[in-house]
Amino acid sequence: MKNLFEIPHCETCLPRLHSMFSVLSQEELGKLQLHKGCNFHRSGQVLFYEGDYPSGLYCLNQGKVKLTKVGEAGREQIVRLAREGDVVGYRALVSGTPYELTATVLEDASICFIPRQTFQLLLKENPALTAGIMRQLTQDLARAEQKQVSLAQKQVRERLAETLLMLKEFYGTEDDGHTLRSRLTREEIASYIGTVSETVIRVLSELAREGTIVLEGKKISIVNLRALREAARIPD
Amino acid sequence: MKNLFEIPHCETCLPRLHSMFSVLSQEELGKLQLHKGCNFHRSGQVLFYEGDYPSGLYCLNQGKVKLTKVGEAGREQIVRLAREGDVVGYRALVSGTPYELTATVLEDASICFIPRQTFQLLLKENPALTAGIMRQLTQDLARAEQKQVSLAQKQVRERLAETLLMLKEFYGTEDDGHTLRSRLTREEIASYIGTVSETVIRVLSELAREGTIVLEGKKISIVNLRALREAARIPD
DNA sequence: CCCGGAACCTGATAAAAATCATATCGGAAC
DNA sequence: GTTCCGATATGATTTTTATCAGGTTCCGGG
Repeated sequence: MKNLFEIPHCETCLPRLHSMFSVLSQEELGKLQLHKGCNFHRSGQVLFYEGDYPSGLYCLNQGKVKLTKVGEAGREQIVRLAREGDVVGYRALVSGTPYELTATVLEDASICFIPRQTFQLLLKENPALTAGIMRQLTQDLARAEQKQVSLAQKQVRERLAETLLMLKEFYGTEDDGHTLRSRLTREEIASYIGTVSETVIRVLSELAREGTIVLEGKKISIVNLRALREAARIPD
Repeated sequence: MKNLFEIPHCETCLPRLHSMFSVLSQEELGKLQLHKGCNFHRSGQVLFYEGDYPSGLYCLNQGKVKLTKVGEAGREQIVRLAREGDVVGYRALVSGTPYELTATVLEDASICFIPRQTFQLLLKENPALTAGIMRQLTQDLARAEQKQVSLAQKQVRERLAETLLMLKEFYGTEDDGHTLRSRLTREEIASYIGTVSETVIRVLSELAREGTIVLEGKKISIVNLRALREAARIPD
């Protein structure tokens, strides 16, 4: 498989434009290109484990990644998701602490690895990169706090509706415009919203009975966006 | 009241030593001293509201502050607490976005205000300050993610036990070594752990019946730390 | 094509937590 | 000291969610 795989070039990497690396100069991109590695990853592969010490960071060129944490009881909690253009593992690098989360590839993916030294060199050369990292950190923090409120105050039905809307934004839809491209299992959705798979299945069935969504196999289609927004209690 | 109040000096501010401002030089501290304001705040006063645009940041010299967010249903969620030495409102300043949280004074407090311009000047002059902010951001993020897992996976009893341990650390105890200095109402504790006051009261009674804590009026004493740790499911 | 395991689904039941109702306590204001 | 109101406490009930126990369907590998 690997030999069929073309290493993407940073200079022409479209996803990069939305990341913290959008501020790099041509020269700096060249340096990056020289020192980075890029690998094809199969679904299920783990980029790093919670508790590991970081040796670099990961740039998602293609594919999705889930970031999880293991609770006291041993259950996996999906803290957030990352997609093309997102950078994961940068936080442990800038804080000098072990990874807080485990990163697992969700679908076949092409992911670049930037060694710590290269990253720290760029950081020293380009102060704008620091600003980009801070922007990313503040955004991650705002989202984490928003999710805290949701977990603390909303019931499962509302959180699930909210999550379906997020998945539409995150994965996009098929050409029909309403079938989610998400391949998350019910178990994974449950892990994201803080419940068990049976409850997710039940509430999905409920939403389907009400005509808000349509279930076909694992596929979920959002056919009544307004009703789903209402179920999520998200103000227009 | 205000006329009785002595403005603290940054140079001799003990709480500062643990904050992101620990890296400032004598000269920079002088600048800070010159441009900052300092006020005495009564319990209940609001430093800023979620959605406001920031005009500066707040340095807690004395007293505690709760940082809250209002949920869809209008209920207040305590996202985190801040105490002497903590800096609040810095995030909106570095991200250039409105405040995500509302900051409310919990007990009579002395709080310094550093205007945006002064902060940005210091930021430009001293790169080490940037590193301090990042450290703070990564720490806040790690805590927010930890709390996410707790809210998603633990039951009320465990979260309450966890919170009592946090309150012991955060507020400290009376001279007896086990009575919490916290003045939080049951309602506020509920808002912190994501439940309602009745449930907090019930579980507190339960813990008291079991001999883990002692309730005397609003006061809470932790008399069996080991049992409380166990109830929180926190590994030694 | 068939097989097997994982994912999905449904029902019954139990547990957890919210809600509603009411009573008492405690501390601040007078 | 008395009054009064918010905070604390407890009970009864309902709602929400987890757990357990069975099915069925889907899908990849032989």
